[in-house]
Amino acid sequence: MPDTRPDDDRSVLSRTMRILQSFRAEDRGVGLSELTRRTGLPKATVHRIAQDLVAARMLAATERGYRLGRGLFELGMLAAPERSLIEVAIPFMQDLFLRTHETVHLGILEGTEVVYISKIGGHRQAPTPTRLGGRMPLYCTAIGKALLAHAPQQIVDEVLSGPLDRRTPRTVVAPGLLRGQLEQVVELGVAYEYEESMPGIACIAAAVLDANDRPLAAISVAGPSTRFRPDKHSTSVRAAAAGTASILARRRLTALPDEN
Amino acid sequence: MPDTRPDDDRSVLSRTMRILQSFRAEDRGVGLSELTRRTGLPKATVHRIAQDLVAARMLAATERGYRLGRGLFELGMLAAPERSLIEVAIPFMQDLFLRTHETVHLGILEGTEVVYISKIGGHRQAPTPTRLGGRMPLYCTAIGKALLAHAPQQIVDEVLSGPLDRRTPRTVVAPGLLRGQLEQVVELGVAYEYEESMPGIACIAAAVLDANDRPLAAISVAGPSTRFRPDKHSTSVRAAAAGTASILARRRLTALPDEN
DNA sequence: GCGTTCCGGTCCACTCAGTGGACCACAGCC
DNA sequence: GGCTGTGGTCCACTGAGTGGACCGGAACGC
Repeated sequence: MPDTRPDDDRSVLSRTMRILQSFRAEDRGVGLSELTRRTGLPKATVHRIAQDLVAARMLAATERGYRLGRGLFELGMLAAPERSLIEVAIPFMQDLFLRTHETVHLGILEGTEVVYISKIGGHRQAPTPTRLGGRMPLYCTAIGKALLAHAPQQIVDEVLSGPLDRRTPRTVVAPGLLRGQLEQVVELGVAYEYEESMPGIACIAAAVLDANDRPLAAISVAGPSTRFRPDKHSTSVRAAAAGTASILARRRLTALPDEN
Repeated sequence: MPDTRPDDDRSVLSRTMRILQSFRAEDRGVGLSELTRRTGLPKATVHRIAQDLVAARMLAATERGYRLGRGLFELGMLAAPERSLIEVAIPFMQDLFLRTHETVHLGILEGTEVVYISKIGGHRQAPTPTRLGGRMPLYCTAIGKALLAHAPQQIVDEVLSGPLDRRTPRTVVAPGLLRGQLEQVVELGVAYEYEESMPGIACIAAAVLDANDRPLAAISVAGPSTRFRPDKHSTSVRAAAAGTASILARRRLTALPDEN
């Protein structure tokens, strides 16, 4: 559904945002012309704004072109609730890693997707498709289902009525089946994924809830489906999520009203 | 020393940056008036830009006021070299944590300061003054000294000639003494800190170097000076740094020319 | 050699987005 | 009542931002 106001294309700020957001995770350096193409803005405009962004350390100019700058990284790290969430969760994620020696994720709900905000793992990590700061759909990941199961009805409906892409042969694309799974997640306190987002990966997750049972985040353990038995770790994962939640509660951090 | 160009106060972008950078780590929500005071900008201007930033998800409006938004966090996570650095370093930091059960840091050189880009630790962490995305001086931290010892002469001179604040009774504030320590760091491959940045904390760090011996980052282990013996872990810390460096080298990631 | 097509970067007259002083409504407080 | 703080809005003026046109160079094909 389109925004009521067509997002004011003409403001400097929205153009700036358009430039910043045109960067993708995979690119190492984006040239001026490429940025011009991606944003649809006049070349001179892109050039000028890019220069200003470089001066502000939000972009860095390299031989290969522009890339996102360290200033952006530092600012991003200052984003408050995420930071304290990470700091509180890390020791519990450590515990999980010690027990499993598999990849441990921390993710938050953002629209109809998960955003991964922390990830720890050893040298022999399963090749998970996740990146720090990256996104994945809710319906086909353990973290996603854990979050979705505790999310407001409105979001559940939106996800279930939206297109459910069959990412692997095992992806659950039947809304009814998915809804049943979500009920089970609430009942069990954990969510599972068996090769639903990527072949070869199995995963178990539990939600970190605030005092009002709203999901602040979710913690998961993922491993190769060949050797990793998710159900063996339900107690540990639940404990990690509950531990994180209780410390956050003690710090009186409630979920802030959804931004936007 | 003032900038040659007075940083173009009048551009929308620089005002925006001024607003974003006026946020501090400790504040949970900043009101409009407070922002106006911090930035020195007219209230109407701050208000308008803040609204735009909220629309762009760079700020979030709460009852308490504004705080940095999740969009900023996500963009920051996309900042490329830091992200791959973190991903490569994490397993080695894990190893260090398993051996020591103390707080493990990953930091990069930024001007004449360290910026901490990753931090893992258990439940009984030493009360380190570091935050993710936070900064500390180079001259009084183990990570700082490890970075400085391998930094270009120009930066070394700048730090040694600059004011060396005596942060604790043990802070090394004599430039000559510090220069000697830096030589030793290169020789030993590790840098030490004994309560130089904060009483009660001891720390050991090693630099992650690229193919040209430029410091990409440094890894440290910090613990309470009562029980933690930094010198017991020099081999492990060196190994973690060297391991990270060798994987980065294999990925052909060389240090990009300093931005700005 | 020459033409073509890409690139990053610059110029500068026009104009509309951004400005900011003045203003409003409200909530505490004395 | 008056005073002082807050968040938020209004709107006539103007200079910051715009962007089409333009460099100079590099890499191609012929």
